[in-house]
Amino acid sequence: MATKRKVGNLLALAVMSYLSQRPMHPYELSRTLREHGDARSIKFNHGSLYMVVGQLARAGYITEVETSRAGQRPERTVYALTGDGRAEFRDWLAELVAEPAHEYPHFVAALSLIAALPPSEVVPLLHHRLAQLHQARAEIRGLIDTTLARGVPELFLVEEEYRLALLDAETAFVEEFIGKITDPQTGWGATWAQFHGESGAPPRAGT
Amino acid sequence: MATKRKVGNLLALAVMSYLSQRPMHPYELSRTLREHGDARSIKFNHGSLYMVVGQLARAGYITEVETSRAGQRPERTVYALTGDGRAEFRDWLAELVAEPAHEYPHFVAALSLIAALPPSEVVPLLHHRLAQLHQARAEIRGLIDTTLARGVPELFLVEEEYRLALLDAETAFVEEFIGKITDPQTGWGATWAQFHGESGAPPRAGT
DNA sequence: GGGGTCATGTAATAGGTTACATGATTCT
DNA sequence: AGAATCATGTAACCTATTACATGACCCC
Repeated sequence: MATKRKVGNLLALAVMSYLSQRPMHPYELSRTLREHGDARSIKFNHGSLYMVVGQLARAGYITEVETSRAGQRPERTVYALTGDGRAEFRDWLAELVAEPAHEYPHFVAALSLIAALPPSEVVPLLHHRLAQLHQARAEIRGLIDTTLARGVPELFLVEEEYRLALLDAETAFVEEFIGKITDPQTGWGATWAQFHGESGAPPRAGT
Repeated sequence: MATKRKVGNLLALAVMSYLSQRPMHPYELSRTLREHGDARSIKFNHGSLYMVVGQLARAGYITEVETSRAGQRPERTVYALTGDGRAEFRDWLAELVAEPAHEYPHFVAALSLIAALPPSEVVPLLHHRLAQLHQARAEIRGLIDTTLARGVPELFLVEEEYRLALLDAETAFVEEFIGKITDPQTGWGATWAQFHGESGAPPRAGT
């Protein structure tokens, strides 16, 4: 299991990745991560970065190499990746590539409880979702295109292409789901509605 | 934004869902959640349940209705959903259905950093992932089939069918990705390998 | 030259997980 | 009877997010 890593936050992986190229100080990491757009793929916030850097240092994966100062700004501690850190980085990344993790997307949770809403409410909500999915798709598509146009190799955009693939699959699923609810042949909508006391049946007084 | 909910943990949604059917005490919730298999869709652990119940009570979404005792076992506090709780439950669930959330799956993070590994290493890892994906698919398929055979309506398995759809999409994506790396026409493998100081020879599976 | 915003970090708070505790029931 | 497991909950410990602090640069 992945729970045995000394530092579990994926932000640490990005930090190690950048430090594997050259030593940096935390704020530089922060800026680089934001500018490079990594925040789209790895949850990032200012405070967590310092926390993660501290954890990595305690774990021996990175070390201070100097504390320089430029002008009169507060001094910045520069960190570098250690040998252990490099090994951990490679191993962890390899694991993430090779082993699918069991995760808990919000929509899965919603689906697991969706029977608690009446189908007459659910169908419009699903249509709303479809619209949002299309919009998200267009945004990602645009991001990919403009980035490619700037000469960035496609390899550095695979994660966005993966998102596209998932979005498309979800879109198809939602459309099919709507179909199953509304198609009078399948009967889903009918029994589901009755369960909620809808569709001509008298309002329910409790199960 | 979803951050404004007084209680943010999705486990709270499941708790409210069960309490909307009848009052229960925490341990009963715990058992019911585990038995019903909700733990597959919503991250669950014993400690968090009590925390969430406390949060819901402080927020006014649930209230103690009695503290019964059976035999000499420690007394159990029974909670019921309030009107506010019912409203919050419906509203939250509706939002989760209608609004796609930006999430951070591990594989997205891995893909965003994958260029840090040489392609000769990545290809076998991806093949390993493919095998795992197939296995996961078979397990879910089996779970669905046996549950359906027990007479549970398909509606209560939509979340697993959604998972299947995502798994299939991911499988297709990974296969295509492997193709792009190994196909000597596209050149991905070559330039990527050179970047790592490897020979430009396209890597084949099983190196 | 005073009001924003950038650069840089620490501290306070809330959230979540693991470990611990303890009486009851059941098994052998 | 002693061991194991269930039932039930609390406490200790980490993690993560928000809020706060402060000197430097930049604009008008």
